[in-house]
Amino acid sequence: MSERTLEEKKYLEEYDAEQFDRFSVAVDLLTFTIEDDELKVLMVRRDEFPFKGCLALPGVFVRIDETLDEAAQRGIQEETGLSGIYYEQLYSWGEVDRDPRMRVLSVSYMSLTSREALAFHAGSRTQEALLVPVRSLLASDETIAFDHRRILEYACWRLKNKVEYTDIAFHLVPEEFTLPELQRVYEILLERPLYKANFRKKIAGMIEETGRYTEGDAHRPSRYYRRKRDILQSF
Amino acid sequence: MSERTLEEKKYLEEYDAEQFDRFSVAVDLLTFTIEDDELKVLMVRRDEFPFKGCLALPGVFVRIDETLDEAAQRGIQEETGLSGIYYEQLYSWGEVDRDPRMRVLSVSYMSLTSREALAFHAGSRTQEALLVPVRSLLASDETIAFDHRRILEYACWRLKNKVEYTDIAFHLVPEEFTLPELQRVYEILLERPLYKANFRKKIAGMIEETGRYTEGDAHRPSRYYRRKRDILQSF
DNA sequence: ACAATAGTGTCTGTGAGACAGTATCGA
DNA sequence: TCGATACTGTCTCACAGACACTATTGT
Repeated sequence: MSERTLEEKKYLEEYDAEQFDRFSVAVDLLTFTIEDDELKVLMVRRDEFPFKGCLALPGVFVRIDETLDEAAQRGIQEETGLSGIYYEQLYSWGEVDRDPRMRVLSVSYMSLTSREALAFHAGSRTQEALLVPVRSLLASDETIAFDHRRILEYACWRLKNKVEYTDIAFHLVPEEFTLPELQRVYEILLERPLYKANFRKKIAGMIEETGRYTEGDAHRPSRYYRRKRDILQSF
Repeated sequence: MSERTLEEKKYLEEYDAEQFDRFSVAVDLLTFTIEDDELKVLMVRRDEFPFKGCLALPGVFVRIDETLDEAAQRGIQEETGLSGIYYEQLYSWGEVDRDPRMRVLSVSYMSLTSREALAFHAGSRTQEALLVPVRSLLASDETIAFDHRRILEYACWRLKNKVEYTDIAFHLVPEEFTLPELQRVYEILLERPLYKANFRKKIAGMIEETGRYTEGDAHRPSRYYRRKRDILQSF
């Protein structure tokens, strides 16, 4: 908006900004990666009431002068030391009693990174962060803080779906990767084995060769590829 | 949570609920329907600053004691007189200056209904609501209130995508419908013509015959179908 | 009979699924 | 040479696309 008229200024002065209920707003972060042939998510173990001792998703409270995306980026930076990694907003959770301390609205964000990038930046703050195997956690009946079990289930479901029709899985491997490596990521996310030949045909249009090969393995070396950038994203 | 320990009660009493910034939270509603072979959305024309005279999406402020979904249902009820229609959360919008009066977080919800159901309940409140042709509105450069143009664009994109791989379009026709009618809805949403035979093969598994037929038209009558309920939803 | 719309049969091409084959490394 | 893994060729089958055909009403 450009200039404001006197009428508008008067309106703003008289405007009762307190007439509506107000909420604390948190951004909860689901940072996924692949480690040891498993899908893992970054979590923390709470050392305070409520849910003391339970696993929880890391999160930050949104400040009044930052956007939701900025809060998410800040949280990712604080937890992983990384900036510029892939992230997207997932869903907002607004149950009344989801936090026993006060009414907190949670906007969940999912971010993806390769384990290599995560390891490189593992610094002071990440010592309290844990990489938790998601499937076995969800299969167990371990208590998870707040409504974070449900959020985790939703995020896994979304991730699995998006893998089918987007190139989102590329964010879980390094810049340069081999096709057996990428295929393994797909298989872990989709929870089913894939045929080599079919997999390669499917993603042939999304990658380009680097010219480099794996070295030192006691078998045929594997080509390194990178993601082709000039393709328009479908979703 | 069941019983609370003394330690927990003490913690809650001492908890400074004011330590985090607080937001007004609104639910903005995108109620789509099909009328005159066009996709239309329910909007209102603002009679106050800001964006006086502009089209805006209807919305309600979330109350401190209701969930986001409840607020959405309440808003839908207020605007359309309808309850129990299909709705889903879309996305949360958190730009700092999206409302010049104060910091408002907007959680957008999409709801779908047939024009017939909407017409039946058009009462006192709906007189101020307008059914706006979405495509031509978005094609025009008319100023739309707040960030509602962007929200509308996002909702249209999501709707178009979901039509491809879900049965969401069924919510835009009455309980009982003919296949030419349903096909027209698909064509409007997808913005391209479809082949009769292929369309019918595609949705054959999702519908069941009612035994009734259209009457009175100067051509071959059309079968009425209804949605088959026993199919597991894909998304 | 004719106009108009509803509904069906079928050929084709594309792409996923399945599997068998070839290629290239270290030991 | 052999074990192991990388990579490729090709058959099949399901399904979407395209189009031509038949069916049934009111006038």
